[in-house]
Amino acid sequence: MANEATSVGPPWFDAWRGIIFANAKVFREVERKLEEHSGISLAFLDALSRLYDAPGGRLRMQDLQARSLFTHSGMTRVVDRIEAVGLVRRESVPGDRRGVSVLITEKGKRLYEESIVRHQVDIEEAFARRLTPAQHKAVADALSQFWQG
Amino acid sequence: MANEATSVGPPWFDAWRGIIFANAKVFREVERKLEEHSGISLAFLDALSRLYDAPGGRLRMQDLQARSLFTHSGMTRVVDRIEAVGLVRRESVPGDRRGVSVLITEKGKRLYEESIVRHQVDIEEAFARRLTPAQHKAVADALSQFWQG
DNA sequence: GGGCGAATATTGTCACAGCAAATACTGTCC
DNA sequence: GGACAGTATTTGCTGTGACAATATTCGCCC
Repeated sequence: MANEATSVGPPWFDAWRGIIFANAKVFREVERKLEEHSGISLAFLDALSRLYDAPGGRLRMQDLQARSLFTHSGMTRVVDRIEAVGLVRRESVPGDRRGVSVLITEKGKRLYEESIVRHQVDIEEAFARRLTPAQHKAVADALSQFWQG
Repeated sequence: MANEATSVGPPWFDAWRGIIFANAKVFREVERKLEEHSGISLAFLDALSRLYDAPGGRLRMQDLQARSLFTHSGMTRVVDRIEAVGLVRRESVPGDRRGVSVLITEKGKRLYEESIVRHQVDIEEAFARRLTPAQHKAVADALSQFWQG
């Protein structure tokens, strides 16, 4: 009647399905909480994080793009919105008038420092707490190749 | 200078980051390929899959929603679009005039059978091939809790 | 059997990601 | 030194997911 093969699937199927569901569920939950307690989206927090960690709190658009999950065109708009609420500021790049660098403001730093702490608690509740330390390591080892390089 | 703590992060951080990136990268790549060779989105394939495996090739909207990654409101529109290209058909539920059940058409079955084979190859290339069998199992074991229940 | 809260599905509206085209500038080739 | 290919970023457009509000029907309770 139904298709047994697709119900059970190849040996890697459960791994893939686990990733999809874990991502979807945890992502949705922590984003909702982040919005609640800090008033920003995960895209904002992600960008702020890259800038906060960058030397001088400053990064060019293309570097910001390369480090994030958003594509090329997406980043322009993300920065538009973060800039509109005063968490970052655009500056021209000396020596290359095509370039734009993005600088995190003091307000942005303060917000980042506050929200990242709560955000980590959120991820711990929605994700980390449900796995053993050995499982954390196993998953990290298996998947690190996807963000390294 | 930069914040060491957030660069390195808590012990589970790499596991979580791995999930996000693996999901984003693999998802994007296989969706692009699916669109190319079969002309449908992953949302379509997912819905077709649930219907194909359901007894009678038929499922109520709410059951379809519950089994998918898309929320409530999304499913109405997904079915709208799949129906528009003739892969599924809406039917009224006998005995409950609020209800709508969705039925996969012959055309839908054929397309599903063809595209799922290619899709599995795509996932194998983008994901499965990069992990060892032991890693598949480890990831599946750690993350199965997110889709079971 | 009429009223009322719950369930089912759809629709309105908004925000945002993705892609391609446009814009602005750089460096180089001849 | 002017044309031209390449680079950096933005903008226009479209599709689609999220959420709230709506319409319709059901089950129940009195």
